[in-house]
Amino acid sequence: MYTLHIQLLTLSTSMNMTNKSTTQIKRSTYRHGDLYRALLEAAVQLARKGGAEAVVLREVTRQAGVSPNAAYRHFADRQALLQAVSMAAQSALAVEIENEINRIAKSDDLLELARARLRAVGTAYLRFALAEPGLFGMAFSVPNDLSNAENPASAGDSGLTAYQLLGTALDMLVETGAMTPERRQFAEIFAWSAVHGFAKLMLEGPLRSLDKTQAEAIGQRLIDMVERGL
Amino acid sequence: MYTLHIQLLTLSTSMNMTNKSTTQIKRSTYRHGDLYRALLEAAVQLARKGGAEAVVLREVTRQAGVSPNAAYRHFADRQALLQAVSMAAQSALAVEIENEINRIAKSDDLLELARARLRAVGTAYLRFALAEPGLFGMAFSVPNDLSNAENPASAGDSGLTAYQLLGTALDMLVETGAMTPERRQFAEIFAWSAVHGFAKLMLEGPLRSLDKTQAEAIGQRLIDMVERGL
DNA sequence: GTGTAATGTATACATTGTACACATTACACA
DNA sequence: TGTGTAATGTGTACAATGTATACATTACAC
Repeated sequence: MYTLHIQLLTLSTSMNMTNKSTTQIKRSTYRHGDLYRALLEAAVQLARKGGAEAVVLREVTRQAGVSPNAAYRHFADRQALLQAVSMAAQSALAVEIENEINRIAKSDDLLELARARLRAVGTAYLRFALAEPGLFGMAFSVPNDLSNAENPASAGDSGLTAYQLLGTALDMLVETGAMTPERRQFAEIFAWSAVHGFAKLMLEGPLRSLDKTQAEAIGQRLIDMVERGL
Repeated sequence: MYTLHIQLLTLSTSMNMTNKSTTQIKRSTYRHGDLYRALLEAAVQLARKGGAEAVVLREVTRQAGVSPNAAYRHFADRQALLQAVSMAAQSALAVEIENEINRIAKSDDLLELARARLRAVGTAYLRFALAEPGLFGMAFSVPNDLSNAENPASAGDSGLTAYQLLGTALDMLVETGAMTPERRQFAEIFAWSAVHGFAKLMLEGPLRSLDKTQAEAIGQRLIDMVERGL
């Protein structure tokens, strides 16, 4: 089981500017050598540009310079490929959140730190959604339940998944007394729902005409609401 | 421009129990008579069972007993058909919300009424999502911005859309002094995001394994959070 | 050195959205 | 009342897609 993490995202979007011609690499050997990875990388790039529907098996194999059916040696079917992309997307999101958390200014005020941490998770979540709409759309849509949200394969560099990073922020709020233990239950779901819904409404919903700066401002106010209401 | 409203939903899911054989109605006349409606109804039924991806043009025309290309006399392309289904879905959702609002017990306490109204919108939204996942998934996914959220064609029996019904609830909160005018701005988006996100996470996300009763309980607590945080 | 499992290819099929040319008919206007 | 025209439905065709099945090539274990 490979994990790709963020390098997929820092990869330049496309080597060739011609949007049509697919990067088809000829090879001399019969074996490809690293086809699983090649397929997954191609799939991720397609997903970045056009979301799940852009991940078409034949195009992926084309880009890997391989016959269509070769994919079936590495993925049971298209769904399985999408699932792999989904995990890569979750992983990339987790890294984004970690980065945001690491940007928090040092402080002795634990309460302040806890609050900042919660905001960091939400802010990074929304930023990722806006920056990588294609990947974001696949992160939590493919068949994929909560057990996966604790799967190290979908985690970031710290080994924690986005869901777990959110959980630790909430735990800190409880520790500092800012949140009662009763309120802690299901708190992940409440916070997550808010930012997730906003992201979805913006990316594929009626809020799609919001421009980026507006979106960020409203996003912050949304997080305000969550902070007050949790 | 036809509008279908709720009767589509009260229609029994399927006349024939055989899941395979599509209901193909033979007709003697060359003209169908009401093909637009027939296509839209078939599309809605397919959407109910399998969401947008289940709305395949050829199957829709099959069920209407007509050749595939006949659809192009009434819809520019598949997207246009999906758009029509989306509006029907929005309309059905609006009706669901209206019904919930009408169930609110009479009271002289305006604040209580306002709060109940907001909760009714959220509760009905979530109930609709759970009861009609296929339609719900299409309501706010197809290309479709906020201007549509005020389009009478996607409204309920009262002539108001779901978005507008939410707006009136928020207005009442301001009138009763429970919400400051500053907080009123974008409040639709905040409340909407929360329930929408929860619904999405449940229907096609990692929360899909939640059972219905659990989902309802958590949904109510989510609405609690919104109420506090708005 | 050889056989076997892993990996890639060739061919084929059903299905889909949709373009284009043609057939049928309702209805407006003479 | 007849007729022409626009609206509506059909037939045929094409490029794509996911994937099944049979076959080809090669790495590697013994």
